[in-house]
Amino acid sequence: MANIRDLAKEAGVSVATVSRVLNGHPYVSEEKRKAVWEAVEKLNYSKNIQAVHLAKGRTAIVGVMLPYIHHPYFSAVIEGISKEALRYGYQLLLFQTNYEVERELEALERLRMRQMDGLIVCSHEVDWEVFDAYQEDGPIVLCEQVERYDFFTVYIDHYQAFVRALRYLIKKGHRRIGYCIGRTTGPNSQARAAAYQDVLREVGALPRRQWVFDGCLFLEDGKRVMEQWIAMEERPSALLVTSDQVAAGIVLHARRIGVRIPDELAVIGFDNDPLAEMLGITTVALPHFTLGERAFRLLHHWLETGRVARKQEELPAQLLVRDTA
Amino acid sequence: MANIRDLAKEAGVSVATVSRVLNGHPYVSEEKRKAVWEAVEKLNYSKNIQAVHLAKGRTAIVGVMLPYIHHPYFSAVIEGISKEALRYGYQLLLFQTNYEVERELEALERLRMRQMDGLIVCSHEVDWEVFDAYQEDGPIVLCEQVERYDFFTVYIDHYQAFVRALRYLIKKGHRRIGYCIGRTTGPNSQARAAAYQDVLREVGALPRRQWVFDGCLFLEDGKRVMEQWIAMEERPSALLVTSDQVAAGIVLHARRIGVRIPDELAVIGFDNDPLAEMLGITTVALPHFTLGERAFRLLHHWLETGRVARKQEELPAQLLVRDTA
DNA sequence: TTGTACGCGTTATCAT
DNA sequence: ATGATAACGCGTACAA
Repeated sequence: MANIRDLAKEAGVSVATVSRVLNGHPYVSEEKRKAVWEAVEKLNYSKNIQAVHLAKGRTAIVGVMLPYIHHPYFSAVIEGISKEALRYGYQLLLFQTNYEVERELEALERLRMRQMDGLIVCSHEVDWEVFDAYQEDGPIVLCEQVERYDFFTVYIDHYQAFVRALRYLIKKGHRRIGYCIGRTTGPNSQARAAAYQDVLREVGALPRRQWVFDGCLFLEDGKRVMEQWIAMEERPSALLVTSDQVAAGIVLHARRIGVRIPDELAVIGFDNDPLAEMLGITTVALPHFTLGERAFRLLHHWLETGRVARKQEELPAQLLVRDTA
Repeated sequence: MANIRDLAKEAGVSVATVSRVLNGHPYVSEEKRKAVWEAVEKLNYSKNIQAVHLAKGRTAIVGVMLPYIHHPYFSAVIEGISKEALRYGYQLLLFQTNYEVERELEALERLRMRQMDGLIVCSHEVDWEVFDAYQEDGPIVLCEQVERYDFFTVYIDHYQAFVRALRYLIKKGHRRIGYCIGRTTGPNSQARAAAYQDVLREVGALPRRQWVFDGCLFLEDGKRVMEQWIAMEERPSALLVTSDQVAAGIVLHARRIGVRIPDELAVIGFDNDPLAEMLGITTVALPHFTLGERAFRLLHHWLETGRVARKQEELPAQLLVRDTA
C-alpha cells in the first residue's frame, strides 16, 4: 500500500506538504494541492489510521464496558451512547464482560494502553477502588451514584425511585411487599435493598428475604417468579420488579394461570419498556437512552475541553401509574 | 509515560531485549529478564497498543456494521459475535449506520484505513457492488445470501423460510394472506417478497400491496398494524410477521380490542423470541445468536489461516407451531 | 509557501 | 543470548 512518502515522490513535493493537503491545512499552493490529490488518486492511497493514532496520541475511540448486550436495558444505553458518538465523530469499542472481573480488568488495561481516549462503564462487578486506580490512565464515566470516590458519573437515584414506588404501594394499603432484582451486588442493587429495608421498617412492615427474587433479568424470569410466588405459603401482595421485561413475564404468566392482577398481586415494573405500556403495567420510567447520551457527552466534553460543568449528573425517574398497581 | 527505551535504559539492556521479555520470547537470560520486569514495575510501564498495531500491521479488532443496536434481532447477533470475539481475543468496533449510506461508507473506509482486520456486516443499504470494491481492503462477512458476488456470507434462507410458513397457512385453508416487514429494500426483504408472490400465485391467491405492512420493527408497530387491519374493508385472514416483537404487538392489541386469534386473524411470527413463546405465538425460529457466532468464526478462521472450508454458510430456520396459526 | 528532520513506541532483521 | 538499527506511516516544529 502506498504511503505518504510515495505520494510525495509521485506529486513531486515533500511529505509535509502531502500531510498538509491531506488534512486540509492552509498555505499550500493550488497546483501542489492538485498534484497531491492526483497522486492520491493514481496510487489509490488511503491513510493508515494506526499511524495517525500513534502520531497524534489520541484515537477518537471510546470504550464501552457492559455485562451483556442482548438486554433491553443495556442496548438502550448503548444506543444513547452510540447516537452521541456518531454525532461527534467518535467510535465505540465494545467490552462485554459478563460481570467477570477478568474481563473488566482487561478493559481497564486497554485504557491504560491508550487504545481509547476514555471509557464508559455501564455496569460492573469490581470495586470502585480498582476504577480509581485507573483514573490516571484516562477519563472514566460510571453510570451509577458513587460515594467516597471522585468519578465522572451519570446516574439515576435508585434509592429514591424505589422509595417512591414503595410509598405508593403502602399508600394503596400494601404491607407484604417483595421485589425482583437482576443481581444483589452492585451499588444500584444495594441502594434498592436499602430503600426496601428503610421504607418497610418505617411503616412497621416486615422485609423478608424470601420475598426478594434474585437473577431477574429476562421475560422468562418473570414466569419463574410467578411459579415461585404461587407455591409460597405466605405470599407478598405486591412486587417491585426492576425490569419491565420481568414484570411482563409475571403479568403474562399470571393471566395464564388465572392470578388476578392487581387484586391478588400488585406489580410495579421499572424502565417503561414499550411492553409495559402495551400491557398496562404500572412502571417507574427510567431514562436509559438519555443516560447513555449524557454519559458520552460528559466524557466528550472532558476530552475536548479538559473541563466539565460538573462531574456528576443525576437523571430523574418517574412513576407511571397504569393498571397493575 | 515511560516507553520501551526508558525501560531499556533503566534495566541496562537494549530495546530489543526489552521487547523480547515483554513478549515472552526465548533466548533471554534470567537476570536480564528479571531486570526488565523490575524496570516495568518501577517505571509503571504499559505498552502503547497503537504502536504495536502500527508495527505489526494488524489490530485484532473486528468491525461490526449494523443499523441499530436497540433491537432484539441485532442485539442477539452482536451477542453471538461478541461471545466468539471474546473467546479468540478479538475486540469489536461498532458502526451504527441507521441504514444511512454515508455511515456505511465510513465504516468501509475505516476498513481501508486498516483500523480493523475485518468487517462483519449485519445489515446494510448500499449495493453489493460497493462492498465488492472494498474486498481488497480486508475480509468482509455479510449476513445474507448473495448472488453474483463472491463474498464471505452466513445466512438464513429467508425465501425458503417464508415459503414454508406460507404453505403452512395455505394448508390451513388461508388464501387472503399478508405480511409485515421491517423494510422493503435489502436482499432478505426481497427474498421474502419473492416468496410471497411465488407461493400465492402458485395456489391462485392474490398478493395484495395493501396487505404488505412496511416499517414493522418494534412492538408498537404491531399495534399500528392491528389498527390498520381493523380499519380495512377487505382484511387478510392471516399475517406473516417478520419479527416476533411485532407479532406480539399484534396479538396483544388484538386481545385488547377483542379480535380473536387465530380465528379471525392467524399470525405467524419470526425469530422465536421469548415473548413469542410466552404468548403462544406460532413462529419461525431463526438462529440469530448462532448467525453472529458463525459470522465471527468465518472471519476469524480466514484471518488466522488465510483460508476457509467454505465461504458461504447456510443456517436452518424452523417453524414452531403454537396457538396463533 | 515549502521542505527537512525528528518524534510517536513497537517489532523485527541482521549482525555478533 | 544480545544489541544496533531499520522499518511501520504520519504529524509537525523549525528553518528557510
